[in-house]
Amino acid sequence: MPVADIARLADHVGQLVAIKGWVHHLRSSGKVRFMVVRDGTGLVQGVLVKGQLPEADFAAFDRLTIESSLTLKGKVRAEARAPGGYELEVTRVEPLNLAQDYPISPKEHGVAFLMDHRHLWLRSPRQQAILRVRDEVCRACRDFFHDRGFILVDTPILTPTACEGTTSLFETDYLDRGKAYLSQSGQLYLEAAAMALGRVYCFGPTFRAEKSKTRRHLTEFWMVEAEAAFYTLEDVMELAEGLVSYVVSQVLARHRRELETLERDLAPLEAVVPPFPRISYGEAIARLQEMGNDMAWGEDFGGDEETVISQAFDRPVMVHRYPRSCKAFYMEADPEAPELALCVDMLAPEGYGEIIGGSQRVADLETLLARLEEHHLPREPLEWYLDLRRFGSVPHSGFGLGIERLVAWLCGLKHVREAIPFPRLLDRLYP
RNA sequence: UCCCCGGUAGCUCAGCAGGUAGAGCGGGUGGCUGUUAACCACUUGGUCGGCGGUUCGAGUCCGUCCCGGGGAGCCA
Repeated sequence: MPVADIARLADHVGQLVAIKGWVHHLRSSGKVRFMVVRDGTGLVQGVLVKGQLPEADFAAFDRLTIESSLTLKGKVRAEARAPGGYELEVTRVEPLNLAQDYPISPKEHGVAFLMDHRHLWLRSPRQQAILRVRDEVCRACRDFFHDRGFILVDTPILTPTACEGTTSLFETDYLDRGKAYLSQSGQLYLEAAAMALGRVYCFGPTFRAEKSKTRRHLTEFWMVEAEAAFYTLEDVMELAEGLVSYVVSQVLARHRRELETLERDLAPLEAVVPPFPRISYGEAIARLQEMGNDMAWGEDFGGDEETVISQAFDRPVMVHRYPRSCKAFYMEADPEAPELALCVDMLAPEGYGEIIGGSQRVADLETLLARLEEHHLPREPLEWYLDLRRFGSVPHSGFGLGIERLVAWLCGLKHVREAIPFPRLLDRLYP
């Protein structure tokens, strides 16, 4: 007897199959009993009619509890009354493990309770749908870069020093050599790899010990970062736009069902096709001031400002050339306006905020040395990084994309904590 | 770190002006031959976050600490 995936039951109509899975739901109506079983690929209802299976198997139903594991055998039948359209006429019930009282019900639960039970919460249809979309997002990112000749280069997680600000570093003891820090970004290493391979990207976890309590922050999150030699800011904006529109198109093409489960409005996603609007920081400020916002030139946008800016467009908007004063040390100055950085942030629509940050990097050694001084960063641990400017320095650019923010936007989630299997937050390290 | 809101049954919550601790769901038992978060009946279930104070009497008022949620700053 073949073991069938529930998602493939249509291929087995009329056949006797085995399904290995977990009890999702139980109902009883006297001599007819129903159980909905899930196997990770989908849900199917099994029907037990007294007399049509061994008495012991029929009786086994009464001992089953929600989330008990079992093998269910029976004949597949198309059935309009069943959710999903197919049904199993059950001939055997073979329990494997009888679950204890399962804490999560289809009824309402609070956030704290669900987060404490994240390991079980993942089993719910909604969380499964999110994880499938996340899988697709990751796959699409890799395919996109691979197809464009970008080489995957894994950057280290344990690092001797900070990439960006020093305030948000997770510190750990590194054997007898003092302190090490969890990576906040693979960028600096990726720049080295770009000087070797030309076009490179990395995909991995990053860690920021920010005391941020918002719907957009995790202390551990996944980032895809790209870096390319000889790329300008304009090149990297085109790349970012291409990546995001490709990922959205792939999710739309392959995961309608999941988006439906999530009750995601598809119209805003279908609008996400190139070209994305590009506006400068200066234009953004002007627009904000026109709308009565009293933000002054030189300040960085807050969440409210990002929302206001992105609401003016029906697709992600790229805001470029921020004042250098509010950006990182490694960003190249705009030769036409040295107070501006050659950088770009991509703001997702619908109030989801920044999903990408990128820039052209400083290529000149003396300029970079001056920047380190300005930012009070120690030179010695970054000598290797300075070497990249000593040995065949070229203009180069890159960006980082936050996977959870992208997934949260695509799935229409209220908080990024649902966009990662086991979120790490300011006050949460369990489970 | 700061500002708001909250913590009562396994879960989601109600509990009025300080006066005997409640509901729905879940769990259990029984019933029902097509259920869809089934339904019906019965039933089980509490250190009211901790500590201290006011009071004849505190879930309720005050103080403090802990935990959680929402937001801010910073960022992806």
